[in-house]
Amino acid sequence: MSISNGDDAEKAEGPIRQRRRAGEQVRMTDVAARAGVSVMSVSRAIRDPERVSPKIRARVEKAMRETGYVPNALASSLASQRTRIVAAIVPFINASFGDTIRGITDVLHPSGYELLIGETGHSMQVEERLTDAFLSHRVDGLLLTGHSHTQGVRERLQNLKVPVVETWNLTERPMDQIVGFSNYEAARAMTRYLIGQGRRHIGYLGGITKDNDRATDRERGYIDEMTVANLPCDRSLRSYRKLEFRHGGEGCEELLERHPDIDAIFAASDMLAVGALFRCIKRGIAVPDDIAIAGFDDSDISSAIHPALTTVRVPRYEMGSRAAQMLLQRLDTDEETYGQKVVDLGFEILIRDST
Amino acid sequence: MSISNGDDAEKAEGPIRQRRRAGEQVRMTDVAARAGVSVMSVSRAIRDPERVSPKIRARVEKAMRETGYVPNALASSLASQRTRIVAAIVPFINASFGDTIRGITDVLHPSGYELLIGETGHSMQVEERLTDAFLSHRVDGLLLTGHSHTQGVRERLQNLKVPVVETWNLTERPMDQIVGFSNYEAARAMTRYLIGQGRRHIGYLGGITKDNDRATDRERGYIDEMTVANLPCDRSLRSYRKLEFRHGGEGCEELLERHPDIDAIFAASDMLAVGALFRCIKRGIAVPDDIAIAGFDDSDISSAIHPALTTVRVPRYEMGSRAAQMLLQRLDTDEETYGQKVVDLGFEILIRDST
DNA sequence: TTCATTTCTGTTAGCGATATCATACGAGCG
DNA sequence: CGCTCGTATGATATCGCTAACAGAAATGAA
Repeated sequence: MSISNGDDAEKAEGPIRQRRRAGEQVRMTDVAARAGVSVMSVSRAIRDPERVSPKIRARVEKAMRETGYVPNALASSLASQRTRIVAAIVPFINASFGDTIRGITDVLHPSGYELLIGETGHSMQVEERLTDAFLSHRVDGLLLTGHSHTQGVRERLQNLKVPVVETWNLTERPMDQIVGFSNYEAARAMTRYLIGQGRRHIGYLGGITKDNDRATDRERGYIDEMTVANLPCDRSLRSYRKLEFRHGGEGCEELLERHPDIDAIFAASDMLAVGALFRCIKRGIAVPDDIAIAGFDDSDISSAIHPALTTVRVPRYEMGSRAAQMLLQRLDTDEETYGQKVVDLGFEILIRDST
Repeated sequence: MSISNGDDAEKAEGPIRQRRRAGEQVRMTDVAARAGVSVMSVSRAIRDPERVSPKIRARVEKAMRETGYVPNALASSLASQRTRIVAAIVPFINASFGDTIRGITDVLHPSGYELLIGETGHSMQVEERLTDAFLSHRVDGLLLTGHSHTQGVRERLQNLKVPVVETWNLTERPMDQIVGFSNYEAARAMTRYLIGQGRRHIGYLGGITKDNDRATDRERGYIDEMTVANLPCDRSLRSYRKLEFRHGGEGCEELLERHPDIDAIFAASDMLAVGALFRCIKRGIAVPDDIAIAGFDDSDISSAIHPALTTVRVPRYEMGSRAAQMLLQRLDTDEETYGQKVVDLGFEILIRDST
């Protein structure tokens, strides 16, 4: 027993004062009062209807409808220590990653998870900022693009033991789990194919490799295969550009200027390939007769243009859906399987008319 | 003064039991203890460093670093009644809406807001589901695409008084505020231009109009202008497709089959226009000599192809940034300006080589 | 020096849910 | 009929933080 400040009578009457203009926010307590049951029954009726009697369930549902109750996910998350939110960090919001995101949400939504999306603009610094923000919001899991991250990101994720799935590439030492395809092998395969077609002077039109393991691996693939075949692939045969159509044209010009005798261009993205292809057409260079052009991604456009583009099909959608599945499996069961797991979804060389 | 229950000694010792494996989660209390200050000082040092003395600030920062503290945004939001999260709902995650999203985040991030993105796949039903989920997470504001929404969405947003900005179109009666351009006027302007070029038999290749006010308004624009000019524009001259390249080709075939004498195609999206253009080229139809083709959106690709596409430039990025600004202005000041406001960002007809 | 102001810091009571434990209630059984 | 046991419901103590107020310290004026 002890002496305390305050006046019980006043307390018993309810909150001493209303903080802020509390608004018309309907709380679970209100629903419970209206239904004549306890808050816990309301809580249970919402999250696990099987665990309350049909009678209570009906009354709660009625009360919810009448009051226009909107559950407060913040309070729920704080109390239950899980948010049912997953975050995905992608370099860029475009059609390609749009497919992956669709794969993710198609799996997440039916299980009642929301997706928080972050865009890095290909900067690991931004990725770190986004990661911090997402961790602050206590996301249950994180989906990252690629396997190159700042030390800060690695440490924080490892310390907090947040389940992570990396996507869009492979590595033998993922942070946690990874699902994707080998950008390196895909690039080698395409290069090998071009060489097999009798092309000898193959230029490479790649993405900026800074902070981008996919771009780096594709370039390595090209270089290694060319080297094995004893063909030239020095710096002058390679052009690095942002993945937009117009830069494909510019890169194409650059390569042609330095090597007028080039007989093939391998672009590490369909955007660049299409840009290059149109530039060739505009300049009267025949594709594939004078120059073969190959892309990467199998974007929608690659099969629509004329000549149709030879490219690499990558499992854009599947990487998203599979990654989400892998995450959910660990979130919904509580296996403590924080461990390395590598899933290779493969790729496919699509030979069309441009090579 | 009054007598109260409870045993102070026991209370003082801390929580009676530890719920769950509470993990290694560092709380603000821990930081406070380590820094030898109260939690409020820590809270203030984090959110408003100016309001604490440099001495305390330094000690708190040190303690935070040493403990690896990650603030809990959930608890913060619950207590402060604001999440600093804004949600955006778009029909599709692609390059176009990617630009808008970039506009949004470029404004939001510097102000410390996060963005939650939802994709409807052009279904108002899905939009409603997403809205509910976002409201559950107590987002501070909502950005919607277009002005057609289900009754349920309208009611809930109006009731909860969540600030909303609609984008990508205009209407005189927005739910709350709207920023965009007139899809109707843009379509009329382009149709007028084609007619001015001497085209008389103009086909329309549009998006699916169900649940899509932008598509509907563009079609209306085409029809009204054709009608005013006394030119045919009946159903047989119109084809509706999903906005993907290959459907542009299919739609083109359909129109050509029904009207072999067509002399122009106005596509309500660059995707469709490009698909149609390639199909014409493949079939040996000269563009623009035999058929003029115009698009809508000024996508990246429209200027890269050959012939370059005549199209409508729309303020994709600006709609996002402006919408975000309008939202922030109301969130950061607490003006109760829940009211109609319409911002017209305009459009521009870009005449290139395809017409 | 004294008192009124202005900072700065601490105490306390929620924010709106859920986990946990306690209790009530039937059903089944000897 | 009494007792055990399983299930449905309720009471209560958090979850981690911030708003509001109170008290302490510092500053300035008289």
